[in-house]
Amino acid sequence: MAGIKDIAKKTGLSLATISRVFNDSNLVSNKTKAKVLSVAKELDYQPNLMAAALRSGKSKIIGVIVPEINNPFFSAIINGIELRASKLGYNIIIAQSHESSQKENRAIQSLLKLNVEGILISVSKQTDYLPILAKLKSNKVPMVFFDRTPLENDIDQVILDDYKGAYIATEHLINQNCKNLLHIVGDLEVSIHQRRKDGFKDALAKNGIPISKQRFLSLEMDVNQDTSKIRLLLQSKLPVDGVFVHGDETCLYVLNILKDLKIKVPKKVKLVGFGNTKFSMLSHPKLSTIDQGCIEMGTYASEILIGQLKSKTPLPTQKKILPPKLIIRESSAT
Amino acid sequence: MAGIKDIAKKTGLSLATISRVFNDSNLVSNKTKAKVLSVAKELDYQPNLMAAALRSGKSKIIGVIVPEINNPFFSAIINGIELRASKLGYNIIIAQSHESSQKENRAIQSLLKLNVEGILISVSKQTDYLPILAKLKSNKVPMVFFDRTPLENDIDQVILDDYKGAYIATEHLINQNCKNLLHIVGDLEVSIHQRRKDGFKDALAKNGIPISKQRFLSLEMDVNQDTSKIRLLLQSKLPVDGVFVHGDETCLYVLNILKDLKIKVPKKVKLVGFGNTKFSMLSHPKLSTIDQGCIEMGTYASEILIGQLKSKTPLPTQKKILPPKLIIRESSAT
DNA sequence: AGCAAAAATGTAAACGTTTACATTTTTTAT
DNA sequence: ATAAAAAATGTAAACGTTTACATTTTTGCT
Repeated sequence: MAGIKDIAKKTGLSLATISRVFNDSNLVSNKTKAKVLSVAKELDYQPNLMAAALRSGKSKIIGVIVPEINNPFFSAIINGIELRASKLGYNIIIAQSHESSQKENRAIQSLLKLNVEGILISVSKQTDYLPILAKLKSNKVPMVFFDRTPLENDIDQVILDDYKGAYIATEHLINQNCKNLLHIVGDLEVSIHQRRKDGFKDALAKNGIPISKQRFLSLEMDVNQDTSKIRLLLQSKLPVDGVFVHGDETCLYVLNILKDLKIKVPKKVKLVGFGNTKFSMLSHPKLSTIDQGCIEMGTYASEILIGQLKSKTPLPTQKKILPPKLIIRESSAT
Repeated sequence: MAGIKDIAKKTGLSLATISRVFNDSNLVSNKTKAKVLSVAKELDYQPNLMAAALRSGKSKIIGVIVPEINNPFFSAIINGIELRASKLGYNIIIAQSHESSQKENRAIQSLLKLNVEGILISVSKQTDYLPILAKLKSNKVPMVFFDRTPLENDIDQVILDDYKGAYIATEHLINQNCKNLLHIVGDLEVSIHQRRKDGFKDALAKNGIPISKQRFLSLEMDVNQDTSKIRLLLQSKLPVDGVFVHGDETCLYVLNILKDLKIKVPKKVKLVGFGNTKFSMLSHPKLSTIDQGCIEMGTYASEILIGQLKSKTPLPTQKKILPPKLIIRESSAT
């Protein structure tokens, strides 16, 4: 495979000049640039990024760590990340944490060994992110958190305004005349679920609806257990005419349970999910839900990180909060 | 960051020995090995894979190209790939083709620039894979196709037995007493859909059911157009009591259309999808479908490729055909 | 003890770039 | 025409490993 040397030989120029053509290119005359490029094409020259990375310390690789790639939400974000990163000349390398703090650390290790220039990460459930942060800081590897972030504040991050999303979802149910709301709460170890819970609460409060423990159903994140828990509640005496569910998938479970119990949706009970994942519009009735702008989240994350990478001096902390969007479909219709 | 040099200095050994500890390790005495490892830990040494890659030509990186990462099917396969690859000491780097042959080529280019050791690829729709193959062969980069493969034969690949999957799905419908079957055909530019169509056909033939053009509905891969096309057919005079759909997602569309038309599933019409994607068990009724063993597909692909990488001499062509599994749920119950 | 074979370690070049610094060439201003 | 400034190019070392080859040390055997 042809290298910079071959071009140098063929053009009679020095290695440095050739290299500059593919980099600083404004330090080299147009004439020679053209010559070099034509010879490069002729030889089908492909720069060896590893060599470049080794010498320059710039690998043009970004590491991405997610709990599960096989989760429509994360894969959509990754889609966004890849889109923007590849446009800006970076490759992405993906690792999964499988919700394990240990695997997360291992992933970071191997990404560092590969000399990634920066890391995008959505943390696993029980992450103690402080050591991670420390390690990366000491390695001078910038990182940007997305979606699931530590609750503290001084780190680059792009998140959805989960609070607001929950708030408008809840308010929507109230506006649709629901009197007895229920919120199915996600795993509170994950920050976003806490924020969604808060949004639900505040929406009730602002609308003068009393808040009781009964209005919340927390899950154990075990499908069988959870579905029977939900079923039990829904067939109990507790009056319920509107449910805000922390995620689309669980929302579909709720929908199925309601169908089993012959409770009509949206006639008797109205439903709003969260995520606007693909399957939210494949159900019957179609789910009302909160759109999270996954692609945008990914592109912003890429942009912020690459911004840091390209800047000589460390940029001030950036925190991008994306606006949620209420998608009204059939499951909450009047 | 500590390097091999620092360890050499601290232990008084040569670079070569240190390097060997982390590689050939059987060429070095246990005593020194232990010493080196302890010093390495002390200094928190992380090998620089780029440097190693440059010198040895082994990057420990595998490139993965899929049409869309944001597709539950592909992300599940990638999951499998990552699982096995990381276990075997390889990292994966992902690129998307977005069903464009041009982007696919660009992806291959940038993977080559990154010195990936091998490539796993599921081709985009209109790929002319011959130039790809030629280029990789000339670069001596082994590749393994998965799922969507060229129809020709002499390349490593791991695929599902789509033909058989379609066959058993169809036969299942026949056994459930369906007399008037319909097959909703996927984009025939993709090899798997052709194979599924063949399976359907042959199942009819074997069971003495006459085959007519009416029994096939081809789609344009445009959601709106397609749904109305399906709707039109289903409310026409054509008697239909069983539908085999090329994929779960489309199957859910069919289910929704049937619900709209007040045609009961599975009472009046039975339905079988393909893929066993997550949302096939989130619908009501739950979808009968064909399981594709995505994870296995990914792990096998990794294994075959890494096998090639580790072998000194090129291995004979390997072709792994995974068995489909019929998952019977509510949509095809009697 | 002495010798050959085997095991362990060392030497130094190489991988394909980038880049600080040096040098040459061209442009500009007088 | 000439000096100074600017632009273009060149030189050579460096990035952190691996590895062919050379050397030293250890082991086993008589």
